[in-house]
Amino acid sequence: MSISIKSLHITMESKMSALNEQALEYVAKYFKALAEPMRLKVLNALQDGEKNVSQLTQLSGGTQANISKHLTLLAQYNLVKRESRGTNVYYRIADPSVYELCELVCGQIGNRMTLEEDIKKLFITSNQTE
Amino acid sequence: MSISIKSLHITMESKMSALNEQALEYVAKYFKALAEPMRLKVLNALQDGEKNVSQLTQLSGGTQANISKHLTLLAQYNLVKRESRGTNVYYRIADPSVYELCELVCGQIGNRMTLEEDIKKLFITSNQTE
DNA sequence: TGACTATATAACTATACAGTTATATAGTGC
DNA sequence: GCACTATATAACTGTATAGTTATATAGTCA
Repeated sequence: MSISIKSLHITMESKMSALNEQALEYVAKYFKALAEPMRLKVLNALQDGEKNVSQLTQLSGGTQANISKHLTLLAQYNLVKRESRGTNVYYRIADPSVYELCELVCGQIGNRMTLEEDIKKLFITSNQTE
Repeated sequence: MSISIKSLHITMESKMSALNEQALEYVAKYFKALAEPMRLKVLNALQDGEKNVSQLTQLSGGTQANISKHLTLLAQYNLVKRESRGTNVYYRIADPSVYELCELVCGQIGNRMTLEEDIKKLFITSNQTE
């Protein structure tokens, strides 16, 4: 978990070429699981530890049915882990690499925003907005 | 570019919480751009350097119109850079972090596949398949 | 100029899926 | 058993978009 990005990149190139048609579809579906604002919001809400469906529903501002559907999908892709205790069901981030993924994306977007100053505001830190 | 994944993760957590509604949508769209098998195939084909639309059309097995559409989209998200020379238009990977993204995803899927042996075959290296 | 090639785009179809509403399932405590 | 709460799911609607076909645009060369 402490290998450098540079070596990761090299590892990547060899792995990437090894991906066949079916694997590409699999990878694409995985990205698709992360390609929904509401799901990102849910993952975001899970950063500081597990939460049950009710909590996530409230935090995300979605409906219970909708959040439940998203959680089911996230669990299918092993992005979150599910654990029922009593009548509640608790979800937690399954793998910290989810955050690494988001970091890379946010980093890229951050760089791009230096060229588009008006969108840069999107990344005002929570401290500044409070 | 040589900071460790561990520190990236920490950086990530602070950044992630700073993302507001609009930024989440932006990140989601970015993931969506990567969530198509054909686009991944095109990016894959660009790994060993720039190629024009005809070459990419042939390599990907898609139609010219379809590949052109995908390339336009990839360029919009700054995943590829466009450069026309004569009647040809050459595309190249805009940013190596695209590969880092894929590495993280492929790594995750790789781990998951140790649990699902039947899907593991998907990752047979190209040497083995030839 | 016109013929030829490469790329982009417009218009269309079919499919996938996010979100909604209503209902089912399952656990708890009486 | 019943009432209550939490979560999941079924059925539906609307929207977004991948892929197709046909056409437009633009560069090259005679």
